Amino acid sequence: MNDRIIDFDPLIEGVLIKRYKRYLADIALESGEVVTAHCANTGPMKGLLREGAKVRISVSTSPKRKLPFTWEQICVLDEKNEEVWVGINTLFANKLIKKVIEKNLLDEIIGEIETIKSEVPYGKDKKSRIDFFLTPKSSNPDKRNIYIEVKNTTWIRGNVALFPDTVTKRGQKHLIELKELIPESKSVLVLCITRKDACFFAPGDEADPLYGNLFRESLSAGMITIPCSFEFHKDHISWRGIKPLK
DNA sequence: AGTCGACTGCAGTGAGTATT
DNA sequence: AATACTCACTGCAGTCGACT
Repeated sequence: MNDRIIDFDPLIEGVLIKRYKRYLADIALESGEVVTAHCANTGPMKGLLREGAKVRISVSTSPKRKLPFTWEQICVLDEKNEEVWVGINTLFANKLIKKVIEKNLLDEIIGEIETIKSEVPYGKDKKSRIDFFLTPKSSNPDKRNIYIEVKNTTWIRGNVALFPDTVTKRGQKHLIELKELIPESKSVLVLCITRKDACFFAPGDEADPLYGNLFRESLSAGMITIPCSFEFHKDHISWRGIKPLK
């Protein structure tokens, strides 16, 4: 299984000098030029950040942006000391999962889909936004709507991908809200594992024990969890399938 | 009526600061 | 000491007015 999900212009390679202010990173390009890139991942990026690591960045032509460069991937070594490229752009995860849904790769679990809407208000006072709101095909015997929350997962221990990698109040809130949607709707947590070396997924109890407890509560209440694994390349991303829970 | 661009507000996270 | 707020920046959805 090695389907191409998304193709893009080849990314620019460089070396990480430093990450600072959570959303900025200085990167040395092969030409020697040092640029500041936007880091669309404000988490701690546990196990990824290493000065001198190879990184890949994209270039935007949008005149609105202060920083044309966006940090997309970082290279780390796996258990066998082999290079693994990890996607760190959390905004990209949603695009990726949308493609996966559109390609019907989750149909076996969530059923056939009629419509997809992004960023739909839901929960208490409609103050939260769900990443995807899906309606089932009329031929589907299960008429329930489907709420999907996407989490970008980059932390790994051995071959087990873990989320979260830090205490996340918002993540906890999302789990509670997903649980409250059951049984009127189907609620689905999709883990977007942006590295190829993960064989399993488990909640990151060590980083956020409360999240781990809420995760198991939501799971036993009927929440569906779909850990999706991807392999990141310089000019495309390929599908590595759905991984089991551990 | 439909399309387009400009604009607004929200989400994401944690360090630092202000307030209780 | 604990809690609440602000800030940093981008991308997206939604709204509104101007225009075809």
